[in-house]
Amino acid sequence: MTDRLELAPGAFWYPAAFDARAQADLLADVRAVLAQAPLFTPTMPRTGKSFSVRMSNCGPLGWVSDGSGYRYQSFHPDTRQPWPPLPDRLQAAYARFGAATPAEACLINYYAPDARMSLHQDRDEADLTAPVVSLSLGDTALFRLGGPERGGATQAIRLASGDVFVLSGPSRLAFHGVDRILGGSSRLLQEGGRFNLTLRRVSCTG
DNA sequence: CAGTAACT
DNA sequence: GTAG
Repeated sequence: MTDRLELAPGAFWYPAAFDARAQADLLADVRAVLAQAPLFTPTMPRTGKSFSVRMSNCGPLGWVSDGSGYRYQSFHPDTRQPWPPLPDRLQAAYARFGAATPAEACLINYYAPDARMSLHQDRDEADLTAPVVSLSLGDTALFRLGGPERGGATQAIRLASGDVFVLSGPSRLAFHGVDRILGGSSRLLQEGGRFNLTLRRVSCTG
């Protein structure tokens, strides 16, 4: 196992968990998913404002946001097609970094160099006991980790390509976000920017 | 409030 | 400019 840093109880950072070859393999999986399920632009439930991050999903369920709210659903909001299957190596990564039950969703977030994600909790899953495992590919992100309450102390972490971050146990509902992307910090993506893959259990019956 | 911007 |  690679280095593991526990930044808060249940919040684990694994710097350089995936080497360059493994990152290229993961990226190939992402490209294949996106060929079937293109990136879409989510919007905020109340205001209709667009996210700066674009998204897609693979697995039986995918996270979406639109005028109706945040939810998991089985199909792409634009194409109405089912999400592509969750690739084996992503499922393996979910198990390797602590999950006891299979992932049902892999949310693919694409951050262009000017994209951000404000501080939030991942709380749309029925099963809040299973970890959320996140993989970074491409440009380094300035990630911000808070605690279980909005307004609590936060810390900034640089998540580089190949790093893994896990929110589990007492940190499963920790607030987190992306302050900014360091444009040009990686050459993994020819188009620049960053992919973040978050593997999740959604339903309780596993 | 998974948004953005303003303001210190 | 960055932190919050």
